[in-house]
Amino acid sequence: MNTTTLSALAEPNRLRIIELLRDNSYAVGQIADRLRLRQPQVSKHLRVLSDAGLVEVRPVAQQRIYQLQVKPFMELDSWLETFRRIWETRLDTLDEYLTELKAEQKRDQK
Amino acid sequence: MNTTTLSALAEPNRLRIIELLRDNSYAVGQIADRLRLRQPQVSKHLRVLSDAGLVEVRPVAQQRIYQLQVKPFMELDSWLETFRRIWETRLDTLDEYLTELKAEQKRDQK
DNA sequence: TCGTTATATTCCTTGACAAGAATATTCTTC
DNA sequence: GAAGAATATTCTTGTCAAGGAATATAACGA
Repeated sequence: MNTTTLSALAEPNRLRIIELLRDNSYAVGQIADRLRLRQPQVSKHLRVLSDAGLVEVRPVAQQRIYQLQVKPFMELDSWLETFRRIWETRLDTLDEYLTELKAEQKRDQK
Repeated sequence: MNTTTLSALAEPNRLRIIELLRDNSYAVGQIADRLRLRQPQVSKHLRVLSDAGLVEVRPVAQQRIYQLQVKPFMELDSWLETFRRIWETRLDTLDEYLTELKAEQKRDQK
């Protein structure tokens, strides 16, 4: 796993941007509006995310539409795969936690 | 998703520690030896990882055995789950990449 | 109790990074 | 081409975090 992806995601506002872009593609101004951030900071965060390969840009007139790039997330998923065998061997103590987590996850998706 | 987990993982040496502990539990000195780090830095990194809930300690004589805590990784996995539907809709362009990644992953596990 | 082993903590310095403010760049439309 | 809209960049400042060195703490054995 590379730390570039992780450190890009480790900043709260960037994580919010990522979670916003998970649902849709947005222009810079739209992101700033929805997350109540100033435009320059959004641009700067998008720059970091773009350098990390987490998003891609598509120019439309004066706007720049930012879209999520799935590649790094797939890589993160593959990396996590290597941990799965661990929690499969410890499921005895964590079974109820897992189900609780899934329920929580369902709630978040709404 | 919480940034505590992510920022704890975002530091290169901490990530190495995590990947070491993925295979086994180790004492502080063992970690320092295997990763060629100085003991105080290892202790400090383990402190961060411990505060983030990524590892747990078990004292054995003067040694402290550090073990991975699976909970945060399960949470990270659940969070990633919410991105899976995205790359399922974009699999057309990324299919061959996925298979290449899996092969890569298998190589890493050796 | 004392020396030894294992680990944790403190202090210091340095580098990175995030926000704010101001400005620059780019594209559109008239 | 000038004005306006949308976005990016630069500069500054403050904060935080990592490593090095030294030291403190804790547990063991003789």
